[in-house]
Amino acid sequence: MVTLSEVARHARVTAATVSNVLRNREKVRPETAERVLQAIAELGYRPNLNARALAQGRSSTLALMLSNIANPFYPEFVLAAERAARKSGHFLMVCNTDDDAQIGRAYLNQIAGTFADGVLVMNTDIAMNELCISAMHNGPILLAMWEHPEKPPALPCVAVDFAQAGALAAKHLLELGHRKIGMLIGDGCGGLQDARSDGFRAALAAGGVACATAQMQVRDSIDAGHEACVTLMKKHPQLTAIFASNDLLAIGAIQALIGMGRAVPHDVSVIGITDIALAHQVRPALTTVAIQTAAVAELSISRLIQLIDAPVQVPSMAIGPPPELVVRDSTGPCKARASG
Amino acid sequence: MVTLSEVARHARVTAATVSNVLRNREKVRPETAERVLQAIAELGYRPNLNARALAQGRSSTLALMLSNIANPFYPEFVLAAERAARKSGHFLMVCNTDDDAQIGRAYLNQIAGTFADGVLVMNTDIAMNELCISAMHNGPILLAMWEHPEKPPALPCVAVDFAQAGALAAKHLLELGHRKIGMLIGDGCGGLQDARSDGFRAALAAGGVACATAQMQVRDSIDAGHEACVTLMKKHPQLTAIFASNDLLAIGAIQALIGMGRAVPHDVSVIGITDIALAHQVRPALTTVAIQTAAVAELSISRLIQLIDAPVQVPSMAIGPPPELVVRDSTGPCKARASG
DNA sequence: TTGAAAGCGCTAACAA
DNA sequence: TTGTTAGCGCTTTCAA
Repeated sequence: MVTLSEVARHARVTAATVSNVLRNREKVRPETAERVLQAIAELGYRPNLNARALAQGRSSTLALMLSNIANPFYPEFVLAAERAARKSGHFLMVCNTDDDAQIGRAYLNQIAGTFADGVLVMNTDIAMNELCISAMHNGPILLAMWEHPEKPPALPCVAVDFAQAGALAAKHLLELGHRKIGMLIGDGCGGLQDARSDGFRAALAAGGVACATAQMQVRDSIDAGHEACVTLMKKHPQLTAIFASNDLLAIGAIQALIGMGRAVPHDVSVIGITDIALAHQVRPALTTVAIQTAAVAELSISRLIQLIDAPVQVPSMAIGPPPELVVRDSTGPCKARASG
Repeated sequence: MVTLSEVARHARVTAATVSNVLRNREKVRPETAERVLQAIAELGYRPNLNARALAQGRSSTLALMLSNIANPFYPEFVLAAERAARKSGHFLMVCNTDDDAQIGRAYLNQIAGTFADGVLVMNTDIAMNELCISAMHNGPILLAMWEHPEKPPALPCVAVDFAQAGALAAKHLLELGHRKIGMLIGDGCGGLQDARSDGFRAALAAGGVACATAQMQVRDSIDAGHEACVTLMKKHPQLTAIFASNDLLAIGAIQALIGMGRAVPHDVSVIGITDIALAHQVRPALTTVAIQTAAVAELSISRLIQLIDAPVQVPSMAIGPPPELVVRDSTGPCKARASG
């Protein structure tokens, strides 16, 4: 491995000068800089980032903790987060907790403030939330995709108005004439997605519909959505619409309905939340309430970096862009009502 | 930040002893160790991993380079890779190159051997491959999911017999009686997926079918598969089966066919390669040739670690588990032939 | 504009 | 069993 001092020797200067060429070029005479650069090129020198991190007290690495990257929602976030991190000169370390608090704790203890300059944590459940709070003194931690803008957590966060997302979904179904509505509520990878369902229920109530007829609480996956939907429809065959608190469940629900001989949206409408890429790729294409995932990721990265640079000045909560209804092919007018 | 020497002072020992407690416990007297552990707990000490990395000359970090994590194939690999890395005491840094050789080069130059102990590179195209070869002297680099076991690259790799995967797909279609077969060949994120198509073509030939009727070359995504399939079927409406070199294309193809009024598999059969999670979640569920993604990821991580520990002794190429046909609902007997 | 020197926090000989 | 010492490769004052 070629070290900085070898470069220095080769260029007949001292290590400090090489370092200056690398960092603040203006401090060194052009001819000298030229000599140094040439030495760097000749020797194929590459700075040791660990040494630099140690000397500087910062590693230019950000960590992103999430429960399970196999959930298609996360890769979209990761992609945008990694791009944003890269653009600002940071690396991104992806930490899967596998929904396991032990692993989450281990990561947080190991890397927060020692290996990563800052940590971004997604979709925390209560246990994870407390873990983060107790790990805050280790270094900056920011919660991304916080679902309750009305009640800021004890940590810096980027919030998204998921209640509003639920409300938009409800409004859409109401406008289509639906009155018998079922809910599939995901576990948000540990933390209940209750902002979404609360927002949905409240909007239904405001629209004069007392309450969704039935609800189920399930894990976030297509398969789970499928299964839950079958159960739900068996119990409540009269439902004409289903709201799912995320797109995976909604997609699973659509498949279940079709499998049971119910046409979507002709017999039953289905709406989700998030607008993952898959939503427009399935058939019928999914009507959903879009969360601007990439924008939220960028905002989260940028605020985490601010937090690292100036811990005090940054207000604790930022609100991401508002959710937006995206009407596709999985929702339609309520047949029962039209004819009844 | 609490440092090791503060702990040492607190426990009235020297830094070396604290270090020994942390690493080789047996070298220190139990009572002393007890005192040290207590000091660690009281002060909330956590080792600085950058300092450790510098002193040890290894960071316990692995980097995984891939083109675009939003492609659903990668998260499944990443999940398994991260688990395997974690189990062996390593962190995993995910590096998206966005299909951009510049970014790939930058990552490779920055982290190989300086920040990451080893680098895993997936699905390389030729440019990336050369980049890796030229970066090999920086530190261990291993190619994962190499598609040509018969021609080992100039780098250590874990190969999968994708030609065999293509052959299995061909055999399946032939056995179902198909003779008019179209191909959709993905770009493998830069590198052509030609092992798959070659294997497929060869097996067709061996089965007495001269060649697939038509083929198209497209980017790996559902949308691209959809579009390409529409074009293909317009040109060659007589096709009774479509082979896609990966599942995303196959899923897009199914949707395109259904959209064009062709029933799957009744009118046209579709088969893919990989068996991503989505394959069993779409309707009709996709027949495909499964690559054991998780197993390949584990093997890749384990060999990368071997390479780091004992660069010389590790043979250059390892072969992953053989592909397996998974029959689901997107393929069926050739109607035209049955009636013809 | 350049150099000398101290130090980031930890590890690992080696000595005691 | 514990302490002493010398780094790891880089940055960063401070002097020259």
